[in-house]
Amino acid sequence: MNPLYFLVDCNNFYVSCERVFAPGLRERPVVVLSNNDGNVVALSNEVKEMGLPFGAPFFKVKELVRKEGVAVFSSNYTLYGDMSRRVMNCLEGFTPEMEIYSIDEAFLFIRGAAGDPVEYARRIRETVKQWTGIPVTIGIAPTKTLAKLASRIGKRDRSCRGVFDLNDGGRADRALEATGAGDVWGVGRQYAELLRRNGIRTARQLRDAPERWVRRHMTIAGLRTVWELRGVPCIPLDELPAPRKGIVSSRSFGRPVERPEELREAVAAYTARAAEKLRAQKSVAGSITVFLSTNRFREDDPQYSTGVTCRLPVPSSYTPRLIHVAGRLLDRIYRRGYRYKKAGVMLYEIMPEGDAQLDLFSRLHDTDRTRRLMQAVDRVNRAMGRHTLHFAAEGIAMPWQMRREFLSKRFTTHWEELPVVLA
DNA sequence: TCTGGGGTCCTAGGACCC
DNA sequence: TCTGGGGTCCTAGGACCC
Repeated sequence: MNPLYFLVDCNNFYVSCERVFAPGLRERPVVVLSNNDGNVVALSNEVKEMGLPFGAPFFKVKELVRKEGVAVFSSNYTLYGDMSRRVMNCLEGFTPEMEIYSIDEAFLFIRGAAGDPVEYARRIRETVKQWTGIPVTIGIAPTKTLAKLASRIGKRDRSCRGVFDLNDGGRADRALEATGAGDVWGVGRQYAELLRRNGIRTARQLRDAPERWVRRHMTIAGLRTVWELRGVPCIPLDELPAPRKGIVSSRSFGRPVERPEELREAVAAYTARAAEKLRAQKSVAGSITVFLSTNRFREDDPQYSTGVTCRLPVPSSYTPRLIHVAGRLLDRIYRRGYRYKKAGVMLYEIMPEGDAQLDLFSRLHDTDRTRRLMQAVDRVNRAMGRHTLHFAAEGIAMPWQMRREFLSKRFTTHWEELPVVLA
């Protein structure tokens, strides 16, 4: 048997996470909203069948959702993150070679000797379901692009019972024929339109497109996609994620914010969060950007959207230092008289802790002291919950925080919120 | 009243170097 | 009339992903 890629994709992941702890919702329509209860970002099959589109603004579909008796949840990333970790742990038992591709997807590289791949995939699927409660679909193919396609088809095709094998020439031809070029991994809206204008409508036509044309109009990345569709692996398994080159922390506010003190608190809170992510990968940042914007959907309001960057004299991950700099940047861009909707912080020029160039006046003793202080803060927050220790600059009341009107409990990570079973 | 939050990679062109 | 042949780095813009 040739080596194969399995793409394991959790079905309607956020919805499935909610259903694990609300069994009464298994047969009922369910949606999960984005941050700030903004858009619909996860739909159960029942809701998809109603024709509700992915990404619809919640306020526009609220009435329909109420009439149809759809259960609604705010995003609960604490829960989804932990459920994802459980699924991935389970998958790791099946192969040493695995890439966690997103919160709800993983590529498994299977080198044969596993007998019938379809049987093996079924066993994986049943194990994940039994151990975590999450249903998954598995696509099997000789390349990652084809495996993505296989799982996509598997989700629609009920008869395959959650495992779709594309590792078969005749079957692959038919599947590619029935798939739009724009549904191929790596082909987005712009390229789909370009392809359509050039008479390429199906994945099969893309597979058979002239290489020179693809190379010229879709760059080397497009050419890789074409080869992958032909069954030639070009996109390797990426087992250990590279450290981030940029870290962004931003949020829309739960309501418009005008007062500079509130903006200052929000920016401090986002900075603290970004710095925490930075330290988690043992890095420091050499530059920081603060940005602000008003609500672009309110066309009658005066609009203002801007950002400003500064380079730090010495790269740092020390939260108080970063909050201080972020505050100064905010002073430079803040303008009175606008209703702000969103703010954020970006950290760039990221490098490993030990690589940072100190200046003439830095003392190693100081950087060592601040690093140990931050480590202690991070340890406490990991053990006792995020925000157990935080900085006064972040404020206490946080009136600008996002809306999460339909939030479920953090069933798997907080003692006070464990599910209770009555027997 | 209400519209998310993260990331990556590729290319072209210009400045500059020897 | 004839004006080399490599490089690197940076930035902006455009594409993509979940």
